[in-house]
Amino acid sequence: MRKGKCATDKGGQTKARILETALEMFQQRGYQETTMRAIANRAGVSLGSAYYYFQSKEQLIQAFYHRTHEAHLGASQSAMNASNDLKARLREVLRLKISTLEPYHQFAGVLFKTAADPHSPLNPFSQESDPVRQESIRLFAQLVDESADRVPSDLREELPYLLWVYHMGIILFWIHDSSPKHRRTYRLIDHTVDLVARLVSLASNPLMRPLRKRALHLVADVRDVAGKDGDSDILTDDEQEDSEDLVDGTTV
Amino acid sequence: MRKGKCATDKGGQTKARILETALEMFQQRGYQETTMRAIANRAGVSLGSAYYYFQSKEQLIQAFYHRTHEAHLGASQSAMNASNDLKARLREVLRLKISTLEPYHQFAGVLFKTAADPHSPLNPFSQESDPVRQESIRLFAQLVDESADRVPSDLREELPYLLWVYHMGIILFWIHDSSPKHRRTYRLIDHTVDLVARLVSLASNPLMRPLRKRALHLVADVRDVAGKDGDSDILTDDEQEDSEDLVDGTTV
DNA sequence: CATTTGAGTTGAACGTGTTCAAAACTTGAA
DNA sequence: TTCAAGTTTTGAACACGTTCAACTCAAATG
Repeated sequence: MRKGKCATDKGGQTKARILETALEMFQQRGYQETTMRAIANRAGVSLGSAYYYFQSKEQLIQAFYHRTHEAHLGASQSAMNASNDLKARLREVLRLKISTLEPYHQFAGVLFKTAADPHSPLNPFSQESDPVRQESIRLFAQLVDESADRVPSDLREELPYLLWVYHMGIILFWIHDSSPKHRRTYRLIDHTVDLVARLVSLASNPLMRPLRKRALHLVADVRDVAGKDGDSDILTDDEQEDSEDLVDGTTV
Repeated sequence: MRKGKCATDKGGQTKARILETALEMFQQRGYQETTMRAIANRAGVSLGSAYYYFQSKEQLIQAFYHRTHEAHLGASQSAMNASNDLKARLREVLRLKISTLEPYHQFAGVLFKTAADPHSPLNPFSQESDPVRQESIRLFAQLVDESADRVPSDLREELPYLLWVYHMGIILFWIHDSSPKHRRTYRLIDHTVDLVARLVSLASNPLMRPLRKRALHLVADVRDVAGKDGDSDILTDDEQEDSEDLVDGTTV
């Protein structure tokens, strides 16, 4: 009931078959080395058909991103229930992300090449361009919201986005990581998660409020460059006092 | 005296002409829209000639990067003499970078697309792949070294690289910045420079030593992922005591 | 049943980055 | 002047992403 009118969903099946074949071949031979013709051939369709379902070769990457995201989302849910401490959850979610992507390490690089493109929906700026990205950020929102850690509301608001960017950084590292079994990446996760947790609790300290405020305003402004051509001031020099309800600010 | 044996340096001239034409056309029509054939045509050479001097279209970007880098380097020197306070210097150097790149805002995006590619010499990991990048980092080293600010030696060692990454982040923002005269980027520079300066002095505080050490070890490890397949431990759990000569650790 | 509709399919054709073998030119020596 | 050994230049050819006008055919409509 997705698109076509027929009950057999012939189109959907063809589309799935093409995607399946593509991912398989990407995995085996890499992205550049796999031609659209080869994909079409092996999927048993014509070249034109492949383009009927996927506007471009890069769109296959997009579909891949979507698919692995869903897998990661599912895997994360159970991990989220196992613990309610932010640090432990973050660690597990990141480890799951890497292991989900594992089979595609070889060609995952192109994902970043496209993500860095200003016109790509994956790029960290320009809000809400991509539903998958939004969903991905929502995962981190869930991670933060349901955690037992006390975090001031202003930070709580931006933290999901920040964690998403952080997680992209981890993936970027992983792409370059040629150590056996990607142990360096897992170690990096352990170490940085530790650091992030410390930073969060440090930033949650009431003494840090002014600096934190300033930083968060910055983040909010950076977040959507591509969005508006606006000229709204980040922060007037006379530090404006906002009366947000501060949840808490304890621990270390 | 570059390569050819003849005194007229015909080859060098041809190469320069091609590059000139290319940059001009990139500026006018954008990168994708400018074909190698068009460049060769307008430069008055054959297609093959263009490829004789530049191995690929992307290599023209590389040459562009090289050229603007030199311009920026020159402009920075005078700015470096004007002040010896890290914050002011950093601010000026970054502003100069943006104004140097200004004419190429339209097509600078591709620079990042290539930089994100694991095999590109521009990408932040994998050390010493590109001489220009190294030189660029050296500029920040100079900026730090000659500044009056007191910075502990361990931080001083990694700071240039960190600032280089930070400056890449600013450029990434600028690429997406569609505000008039890129005022948002300049504002971002002002605000983040402020933040960076605060962070540096915060990190220089002796109380922060353990956290700083930990973070710096991380940075050093991350810095060269693509380099070695190694498995060197970042930090054993029993925090090893290194007896580095600590320059100072004052302010705030 | 005949007709219409439109999703699905096709392969030829185009544009562009890149390669390459051969031609043209330059230089220095014989 | 002639020759050899480069260096530079050339354009045809190739590969691959992408487009598109035409075709097929099953379901809906009458």
